[in-house]
Amino acid sequence: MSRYNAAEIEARWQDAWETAGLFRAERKEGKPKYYVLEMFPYPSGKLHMGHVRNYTMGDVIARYKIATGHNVLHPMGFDAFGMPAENAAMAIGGHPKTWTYNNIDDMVEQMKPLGLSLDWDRMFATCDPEYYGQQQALFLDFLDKGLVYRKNAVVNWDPVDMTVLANEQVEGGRGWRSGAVVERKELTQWFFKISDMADELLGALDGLDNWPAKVKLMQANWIGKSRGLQFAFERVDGGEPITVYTTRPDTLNGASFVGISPDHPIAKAMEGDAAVDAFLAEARKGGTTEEAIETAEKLGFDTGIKVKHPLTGEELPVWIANFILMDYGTGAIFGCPAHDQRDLDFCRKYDLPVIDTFFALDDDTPVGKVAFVPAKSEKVRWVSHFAGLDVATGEEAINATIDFMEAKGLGEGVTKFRLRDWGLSRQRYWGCPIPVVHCEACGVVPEKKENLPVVLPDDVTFDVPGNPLDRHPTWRDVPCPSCGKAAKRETDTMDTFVDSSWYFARFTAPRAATPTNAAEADYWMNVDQYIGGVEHAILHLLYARFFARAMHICGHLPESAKEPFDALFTQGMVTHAIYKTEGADGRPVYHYPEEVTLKDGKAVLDDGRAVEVIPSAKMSKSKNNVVNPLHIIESYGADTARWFVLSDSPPERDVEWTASGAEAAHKHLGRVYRIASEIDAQAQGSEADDTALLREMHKAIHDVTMGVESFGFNAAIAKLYGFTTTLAKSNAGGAAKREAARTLAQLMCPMTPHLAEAVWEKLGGEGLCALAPWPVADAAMLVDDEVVMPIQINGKRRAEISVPKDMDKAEVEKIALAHHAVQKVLDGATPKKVIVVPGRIVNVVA
RNA sequence: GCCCAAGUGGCGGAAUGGUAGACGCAGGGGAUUCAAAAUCCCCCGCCGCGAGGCGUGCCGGUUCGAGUCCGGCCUUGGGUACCA
Repeated sequence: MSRYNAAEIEARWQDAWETAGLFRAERKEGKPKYYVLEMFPYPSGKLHMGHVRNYTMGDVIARYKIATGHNVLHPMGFDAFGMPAENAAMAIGGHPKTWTYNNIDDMVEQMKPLGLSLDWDRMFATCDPEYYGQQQALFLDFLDKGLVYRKNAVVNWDPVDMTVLANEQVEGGRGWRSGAVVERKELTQWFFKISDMADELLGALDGLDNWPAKVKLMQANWIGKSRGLQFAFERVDGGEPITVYTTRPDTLNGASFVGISPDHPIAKAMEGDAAVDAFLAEARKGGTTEEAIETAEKLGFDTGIKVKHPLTGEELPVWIANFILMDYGTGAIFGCPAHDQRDLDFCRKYDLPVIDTFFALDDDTPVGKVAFVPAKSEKVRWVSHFAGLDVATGEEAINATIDFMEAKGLGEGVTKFRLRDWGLSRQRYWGCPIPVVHCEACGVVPEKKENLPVVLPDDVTFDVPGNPLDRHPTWRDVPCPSCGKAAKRETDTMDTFVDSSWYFARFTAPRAATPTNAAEADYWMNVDQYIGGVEHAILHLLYARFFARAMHICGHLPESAKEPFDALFTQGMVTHAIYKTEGADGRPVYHYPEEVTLKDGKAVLDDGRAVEVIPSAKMSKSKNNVVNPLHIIESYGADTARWFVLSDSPPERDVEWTASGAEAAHKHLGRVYRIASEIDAQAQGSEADDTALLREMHKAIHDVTMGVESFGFNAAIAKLYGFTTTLAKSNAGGAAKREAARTLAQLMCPMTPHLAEAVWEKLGGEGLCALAPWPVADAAMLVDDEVVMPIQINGKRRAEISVPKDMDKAEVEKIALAHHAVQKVLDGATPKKVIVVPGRIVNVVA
């Protein structure tokens, strides 16, 4: 008897696939193509369980599609620009480029043993000049089509280090290195005009039938289409009227102040006045995140300016308020405290009036500390509505108000979107250089395409804060591409989201001399199945959808690829506890799980120091709470790791990584190997036993196929456990058992491809298991002749009966009512109602 | 704050509105063995001696029937536009 030796089997079959060139993708006519893609990794250097889970899922799909006769493209690359490389350079010295490419090499080494069906020939990293040079070409094309422009926008500014900080580098409103209170500062930056496509991006969500509803909902809310009223308040002092936008114009009678953003032109015009400057400085403290702004203490400053209410003529004060965003609407609002909690808090704080404009139908208590904000679809009673409404829903009132204001020529109904343009400028080194030159004479001049790629210089240091490109004269100072006079290169680089917004298209022709190749893109696009973490539900996926449209406009993708991902699956995250201690400088130090041991329920380091355990959270490189899957592969083999990550949890759910279970997975694979090895081909079995086994085989084919197609991998694996047990216990003959075991190998092949090949070969399967046509379930074999039907009495299960599967309802009802448990409860009475669901259940209502 | 999810035994989880707990882990018992490893078999939600009762985060609703649908909460997680 031979034993299951994973290391030997896996090396052998990986060689066999490599030799056969099984996963090299080429355009082929006559076979349907299938493009499966997992979100490519950031090269942190350590493969973690989340990666294994993600790529194994993609691999199951890819291998299943190969077995069902598809020409499959399954590529892999690296999202290689970004902050961690610069952080590493600052922390441990060295160069981001060296660090990144070393990590890529390490990760490829860690991925290859998994036996993934990847076309490694197509691999690239976004920090390859060949890739980002094409990205620069795309940028120039977008510029040409008016899809990119410059404007001012705020960034997190560290006033001590004098650098821009990423949101992640702001901790509790302070810079992570300097500890200084962060300020919001305006800079001129590049933007993609994604807002022009807001309506289209929203509308097209409807067509994405194979996307999770929750992702579409999140994107729809993010784009945030709303219809509201735009109108102007006349200033009492005769100055420029203040235009406001509101989605609740029906509450106009409840207005008690006009609020403007600290970045509003009126606020800016008041700069210079000491009190105003002091307030603006205060209002600009803190980070730029929506969360920071929304949860910050509400601050206001009375400008002294008065405006006239357009309907009542009443005078309202104009306040600068820190919670009003210049980016949304017009940067000015009217405050209606009775029906908006934020406005109410503000008015209570600054002692402004609160005016109820409507009440609940059955309650007319004036607003106190809690604003009355009913759903727009709810009917309310109006105190006095200028359009003459009494009882009406918010929606009706909004429409009536817009009509009323339009008729009077006081304002107009306007549709606005929450979605803002995508700021792509980053004041950092390790990113794709923005290919433009700033010339005093010519202004902003695009770099010539023949000069691309604009390559990052290698001779940079990270010993002082700030962007090294800013202080690199030989790279920065260049002649103007237009007039030839001395000029300066743009030293900002692109957001790394740009890199990941078109890599899927580049995979179709990764070495092309243009961003894409039309024939290849036509053939391979779209991505048939995209798989990745749900944390990318909004930004990455929205940006990629925008990019596909923009690339189509510039002729780089066909019309049909405007929605680049036909089907999307968002897997849950792999979470793990975070282990934290404090460094000598008081900053937190995060430890890898393998550095920590649990002793008497307490976590300690090797040197005995106690570690603070923070509850499970997304595995993250900045928190070091990642688990190295390599030791599972080393001790049990890749198939065990693959089987294990698929078996334990539904793929869309978060999974907390634990060590137990890998052992069990390995045992099971050994069992399959042994069962297959021990089948006696000559053994005779009864026809009944053969049929029983083959019936179970067809049920397994059916259930596993359904499971694979619907991402129910854990359920498919549970079925395979059951089928393995059935096979082990079966008294069927050798021929039937060999057929069943070969089918088992095929069904397991997407998940445990190496073991499947070994078993397949042992049982005389023809060629490679990976290429064997996927088995098809025989519908006739799926139904049993007898079914067990539970009997409920008043919805509670009391008994069960076994009846032929197609017995008619009346007959079933008769047998059920005759059952002694039913007789006992009925006690001679007639039941009120009997419900028979054929093949399912009987419910007697007594 | 706002948007989106999730919550079922000791644990991971299963369940087209139709027998709640499939399958696996852990645990308990047994077989095999000189012994062990490996393997195989049985038990395993809670309360109760039992009959039986109670059970899918909490409260309410729809239904012959709710883990599943609806309303309201609670908790946890993700996103919140410069982490990727």
